[in-house]
Amino acid sequence: MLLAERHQLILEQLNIHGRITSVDLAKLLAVSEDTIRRDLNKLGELKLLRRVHGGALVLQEDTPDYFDRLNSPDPSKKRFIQPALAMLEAGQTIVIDSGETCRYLAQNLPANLPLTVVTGCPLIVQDLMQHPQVQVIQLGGRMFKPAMRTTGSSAIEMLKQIRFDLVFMGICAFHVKHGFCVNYFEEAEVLRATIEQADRTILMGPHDKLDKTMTYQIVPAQKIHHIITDQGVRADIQASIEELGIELEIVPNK
Amino acid sequence: MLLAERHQLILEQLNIHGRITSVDLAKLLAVSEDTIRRDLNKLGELKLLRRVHGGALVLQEDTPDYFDRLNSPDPSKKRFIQPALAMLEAGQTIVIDSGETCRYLAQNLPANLPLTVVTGCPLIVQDLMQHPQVQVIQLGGRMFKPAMRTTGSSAIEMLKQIRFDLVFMGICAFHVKHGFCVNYFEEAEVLRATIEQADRTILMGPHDKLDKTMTYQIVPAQKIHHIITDQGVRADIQASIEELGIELEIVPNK
DNA sequence: TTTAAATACGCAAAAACACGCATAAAAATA
DNA sequence: TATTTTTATGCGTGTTTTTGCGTATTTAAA
Repeated sequence: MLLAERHQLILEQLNIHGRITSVDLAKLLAVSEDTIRRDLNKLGELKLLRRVHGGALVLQEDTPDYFDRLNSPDPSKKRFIQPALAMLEAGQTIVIDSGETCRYLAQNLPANLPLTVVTGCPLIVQDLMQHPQVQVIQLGGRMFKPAMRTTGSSAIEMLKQIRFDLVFMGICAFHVKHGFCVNYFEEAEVLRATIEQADRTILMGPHDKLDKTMTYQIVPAQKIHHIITDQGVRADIQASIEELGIELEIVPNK
Repeated sequence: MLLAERHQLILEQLNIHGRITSVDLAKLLAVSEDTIRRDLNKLGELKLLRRVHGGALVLQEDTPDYFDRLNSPDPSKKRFIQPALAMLEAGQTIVIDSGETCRYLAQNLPANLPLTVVTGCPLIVQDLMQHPQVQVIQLGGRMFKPAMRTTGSSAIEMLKQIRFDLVFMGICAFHVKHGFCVNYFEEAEVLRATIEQADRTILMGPHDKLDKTMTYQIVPAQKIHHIITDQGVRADIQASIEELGIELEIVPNK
């Protein structure tokens, strides 16, 4: 086995499990622990993983606090919302999840389009209160500060009583094998309940999120119907996504 | 489990619950309490949490400006909230209703007071998301635009499952004979359900609202426990209010 | 003040690690 | 192809890190 090949396999394993120990890798790849340690140190230097005592962890993409992001909104995320807007029809009941891209979507709903919008994010509720034609349903529950959204059984109970035509969510991490993931158990529960009630689930986000995993799987990949992303998706990933029957829509990079 | 992984999980738990004990963590992560203490001390040194006897708390220094809110639009309403703040005790579960005075109350909750706050107003939810010690419960339901609050059976169902120590509301209209009133049927329903669950209901508002009626009665006057108002209450009205056993607290007119 | 819980400290065992070195494998060059 | 050069690997040795336990001390609440 070649070194580069081994590095590739290590990163793959890491992507799958989120964590990996030197001992396990040594056994799996049938090399000495020293070799594995050298590999991990090298990959750590290259910022491809987070080297820790005993093994390695996936790089925690720093999710800055929501309020930090509020102060520095990223207008480049607006490009994802045009295809989303094109799917809307009068009278639909839709979910707009929390997150920056979702908020752009909420803020740009056509003024003459009557919709029922369900959301657990108070910022989006507030944005939509200005809208003349939209009826807003606020999801109840305990507010989960890191994601600026409601979670818990109250939210889930409420979701179970509604059926949605469309659900729009941002992509935290998506992977063909390991599905749609987030980093918080509580968040995953609510998102799963939301998708369960949806005729069609649409994810929006940059292409580099399409080969990522995080700790908690929300749903397997095939439960997603539509992904809106930008240019740069690896050809093999694009192929396997489309093989699952997911519609992949690519917008120009700005 | 790797050490770094454990640190991550501790921070996650802390993020969720706001506080955490060494004993609970030791059980949850299946390691000795010594290990947990070493973890907490380390994370405390790194300023990732606040180490206290028995466990750890979330850092609260990231919101140093929580008190610099005294530049609110209508400072005259600030005078109603001081007596309200004096009633608060650590650990209580309270309702802060929608409205300008209520919002002012929410914005001025002491930063070091741990409370559970229930509200149906997204603006207040948003204000409180920056509070380091308050757990926020958002009432679900259909947003009622004129009052910027949730209404309907979802909200009422949710309310029925919680008991409140204190409920704070602004005064739309209060009358000794005709009770506490508002102009919308939907709003009255929700407010009634809220008061039903409260040990103590406190109204805040100027004295001229104390001899007013509106279309829909929420509850009869004697269901209210405490009214905070300003100078100028007619003597006979004051007498009949106090006759009903309602505590009438009068603050100086500025 | 008393008392139980939480903590700090030292110690020892186990695990993970770094380093040097000899050898094997791969790559480059003649 | 043969030979040299470079790189990668495994092993032995010594070091560092992590962890749990026993004991003494501190803390917080009754």
